[in-house]
Amino acid sequence: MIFESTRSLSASLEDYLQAIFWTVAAKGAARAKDIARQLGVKASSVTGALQTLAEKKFVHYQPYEAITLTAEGFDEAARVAQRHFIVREFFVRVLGLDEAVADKEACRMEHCVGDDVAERLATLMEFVKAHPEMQSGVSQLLAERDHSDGMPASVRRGPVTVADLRSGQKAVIVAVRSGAALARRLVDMGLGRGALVEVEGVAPTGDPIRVKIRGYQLALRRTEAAAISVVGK
Amino acid sequence: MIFESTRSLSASLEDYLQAIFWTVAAKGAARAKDIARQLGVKASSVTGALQTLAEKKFVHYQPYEAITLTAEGFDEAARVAQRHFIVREFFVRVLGLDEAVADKEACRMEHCVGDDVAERLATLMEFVKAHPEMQSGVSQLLAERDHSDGMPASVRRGPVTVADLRSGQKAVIVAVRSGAALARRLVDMGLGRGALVEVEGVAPTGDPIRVKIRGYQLALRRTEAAAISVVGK
DNA sequence: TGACGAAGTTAGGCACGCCTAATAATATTA
DNA sequence: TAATATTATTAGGCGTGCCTAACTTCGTCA
Repeated sequence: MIFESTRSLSASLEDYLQAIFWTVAAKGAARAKDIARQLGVKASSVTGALQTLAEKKFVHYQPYEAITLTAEGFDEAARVAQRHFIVREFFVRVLGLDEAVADKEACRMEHCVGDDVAERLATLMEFVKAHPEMQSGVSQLLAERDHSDGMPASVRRGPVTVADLRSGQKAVIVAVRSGAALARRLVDMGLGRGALVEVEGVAPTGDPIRVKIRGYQLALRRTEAAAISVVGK
Repeated sequence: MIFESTRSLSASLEDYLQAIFWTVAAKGAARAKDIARQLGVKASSVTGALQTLAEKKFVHYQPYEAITLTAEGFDEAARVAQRHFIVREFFVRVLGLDEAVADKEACRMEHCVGDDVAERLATLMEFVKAHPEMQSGVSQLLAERDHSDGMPASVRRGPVTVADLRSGQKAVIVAVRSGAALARRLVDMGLGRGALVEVEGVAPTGDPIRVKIRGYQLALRRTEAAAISVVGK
């Protein structure tokens, strides 16, 4: 892993802590067996994880005895669980994702979402709850997009085009809608898939968009810009 | 790592692919040196990663020669970059996060967000762009919450209370607002931090909330429920 | 009490992903 | 062209986190 984890625990240890947290809440204490079953690992892996968690003072652990959380362990586990919950609720209530899918996605996200993002997501959800018209507007737009069709994402037109970029942003071209007059113009310049575009300026009305591609300066009309699917940086 | 990665590449290899993607876009080809500098790793680590990526047919790699992406490598890199971009834009434009912070968070998220979530986020952003009143409403609420104050998240009242739960959901109590008459009632029952609550039913008006705690059945008024900070499951 | 089975632990192996140190290939410059 | 500097590769080591296999501890029941 390259990205610096500002967290005190690895994703894996967070998972162990979660399993202990929920088991302790339900039964008063956790046994290695429970944890192994929940996480789908062997008992020996649990022992190893418990030793590490005990070293870090997150669990009370004596060999062969039931496991409980320390105060710090409880706090840490609660933070992770909170992130999981907020992310899942956001997926379900705002993005309209299926419950089961949302929960699985949240299992991955709980390890990488920062607390600041989680809090802001919670605030956003509060806003959405207070404004149901927005909720319905979003779900309508989602339905139009028909996310559940069988088409692979790579076939559908990408969600980002040059028209979505802000001044100063860079992007890589992934497709140019064929048939557009622009397509020929760009191809004539030897451009296309893989080329880097840089937005130099956008007029206040959003219409002429000045871009730089491979040293060339171009002015694109909004409709032309919207025909160029890109991946932004 | 316990959570099953449905991805074809590890987070680490995705990072290498990203570095190659942007370098190739800017300069036509990448050298190991560039990649090492961008990712903050040693050259020998780059060689190892390149060999793995070449095995998986994501890069064209011959020892001592410049590196380019295969068609599959380009597609994969573009997908990751797209996720990064959409997540960052969401953080900045909807959650009002600082650009630099958003970018760093997105670096972590790009590896765990599913394509379905990314697409839905893009759709949500489209909606927000078309409804600026929502944008401003959210930022106002965010400002009220004052996310930038110095208080640690653990001190502020948690964002989720029993009143936020839906029927059937479970949660763990993390705090009961002192002063509430309910606090005594719960403490008398031996409850508090760490106890499991289960919502059995919510009246249509949302007012009496029936919950089960440690076998006891309770009916809570909405104001009481809102005094119990929990972590939902 | 002593034997048995379940639960838990230790020891050792493997894959990943980073590192350092030594070596090899390529570029640059005299 | 030869010496040197830069860049890249190999070899071997270390931490993490999983595994299997062998062993220990604990609780139960005859």
